[in-house]
Amino acid sequence: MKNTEIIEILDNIAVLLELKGESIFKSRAYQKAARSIEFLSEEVDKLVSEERLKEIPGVGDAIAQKLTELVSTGHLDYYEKLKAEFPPGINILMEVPGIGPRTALLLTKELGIADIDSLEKAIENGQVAELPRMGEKTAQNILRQIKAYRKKKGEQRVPVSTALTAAEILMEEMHAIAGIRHLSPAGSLRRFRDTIGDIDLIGTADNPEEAIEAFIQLPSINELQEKGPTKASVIINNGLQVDLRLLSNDAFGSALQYFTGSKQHNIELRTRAARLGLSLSEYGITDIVTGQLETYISEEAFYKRQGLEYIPPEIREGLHEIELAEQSKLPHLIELSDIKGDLHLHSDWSDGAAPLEEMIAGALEQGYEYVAVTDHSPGLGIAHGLSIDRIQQQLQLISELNRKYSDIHIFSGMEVDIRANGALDVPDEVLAKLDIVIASIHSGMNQGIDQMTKRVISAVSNPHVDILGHPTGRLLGEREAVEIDIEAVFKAALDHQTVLEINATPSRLDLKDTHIYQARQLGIKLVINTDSHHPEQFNFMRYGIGIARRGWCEARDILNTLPLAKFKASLKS
DNA sequence: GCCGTTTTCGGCCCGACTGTTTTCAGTCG
Repeated sequence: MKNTEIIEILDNIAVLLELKGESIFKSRAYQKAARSIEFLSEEVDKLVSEERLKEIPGVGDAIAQKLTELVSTGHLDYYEKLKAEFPPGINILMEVPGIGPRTALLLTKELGIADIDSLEKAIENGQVAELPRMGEKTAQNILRQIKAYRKKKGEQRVPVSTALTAAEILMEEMHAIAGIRHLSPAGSLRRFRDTIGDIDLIGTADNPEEAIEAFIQLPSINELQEKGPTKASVIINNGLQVDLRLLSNDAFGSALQYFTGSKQHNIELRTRAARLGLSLSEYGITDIVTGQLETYISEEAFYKRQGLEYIPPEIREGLHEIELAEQSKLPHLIELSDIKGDLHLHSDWSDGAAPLEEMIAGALEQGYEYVAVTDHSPGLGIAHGLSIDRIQQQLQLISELNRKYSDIHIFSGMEVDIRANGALDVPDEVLAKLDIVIASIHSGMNQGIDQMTKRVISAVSNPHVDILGHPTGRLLGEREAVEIDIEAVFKAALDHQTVLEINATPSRLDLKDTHIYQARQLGIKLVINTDSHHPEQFNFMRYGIGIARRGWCEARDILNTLPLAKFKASLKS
């Protein structure tokens, strides 16, 4: 059984336990186990057979037993029985914002509601408002949330790049508000998750209440959801929800930390702080004995007070970052300035939007030492893939450009298509003439897992292939990743010294964070490429860096941080 | 259900906002 299926079942159990009214901590235990498995670099199947399940943080006797049953029989009695206690679909109700387990259960018990359509009807005929602790206003709020939920369904989360751009525009507008001092994205946006549900902004102001009033008047803001003296929730023009929280100036460090999360990270941080006699909140750190509150303007000082190294936002996921921070053993995460070159670009020789020389100029502007030209192979007719003849011509042009530009080395290359049968689109003797070969899948994405895995491994095993491009083929919000045995691909990459790409194109971010984490643990070499089709797109590198940091990458894990000579030496051929 | 500088039981992060209540439950992050 795949880890993703196991994660889904554990998460479902957590929801059902909440519905059942079981201890919230029991539910949380299942969630924690699910999150741990998400970051696991091994299959749960394997851990079961080796009796190593309890090495997973958050897995104790009870969950280990359930995982064993699940993996060996494909079935979990406990889960099936739990599911049978509720009308199927009741968890759908909880997807509506404002409906939690108590309300969902109330609706089901009192009115027999287990789907959104019946809920809507029950609100309209007044039944919901009559329930205990409900009222007309609550009922109407739920109705409003249902409408928003339907409108947004399917496109609820946006790529991190979309959210980041929107947040930057909004923050620019906010600089005009008097008295706002610090301002930063927080939440999943600051942690750089690949997709974002809503934007959290955290700031400080001389007079938060006045600043909130000014904020809700800004041109970007379309609809007010709720507001109080220190916070406001709004919908901005592109449909995204923004939650703003403003505090007094001296609390910025603690507030930024608090609202950056993740939830799991904060729970672990607070539990640990309590053992030290400290209580954490957005306002600072309170000594439990004296009741004295200390405030922190910087996050660094906030962590330091707890005896911890500064933990970068991207790895605050409750994995084992706090333990490592305690021992000053956190990785030194890669930064944008570490990147020395970009190895995946397209010019107007294939489907790029700019002449080759303009792309080179763009790379120079980034300050890169080297760049690889990787137009498409012939099979990709739709992208004007290069014929063998044109490959020869381009090779000549590249050697001319190398003579012309002394500040940057231009590698010849190609993004060669992996055909449905696993063969490459260009003969080996031609590939042998190129410095860098990226192999990627662009068609036949719906093959079964076995065929797809074989196909990709066959490309990865080719001695001329240096890099596997956008390995899983996902497009955020548009197309799921192909079905592939990623661990088998990892093994092949390791065996054949093939590099895996972290594609930084905002809609791709492929490999994703957890895969990057696993690949890195296995010692697989990675590169971060923008796949630029225009000189401006070299700026996509920041997204690749963000996702690589979420995968705990240091500069040494990423080959294109190497200076030119060392990078050359690291290539296969 | 997990876990241990409170170690095999008794804890488990903390606060804002809303709407319903006369002091708080539910939800969210």
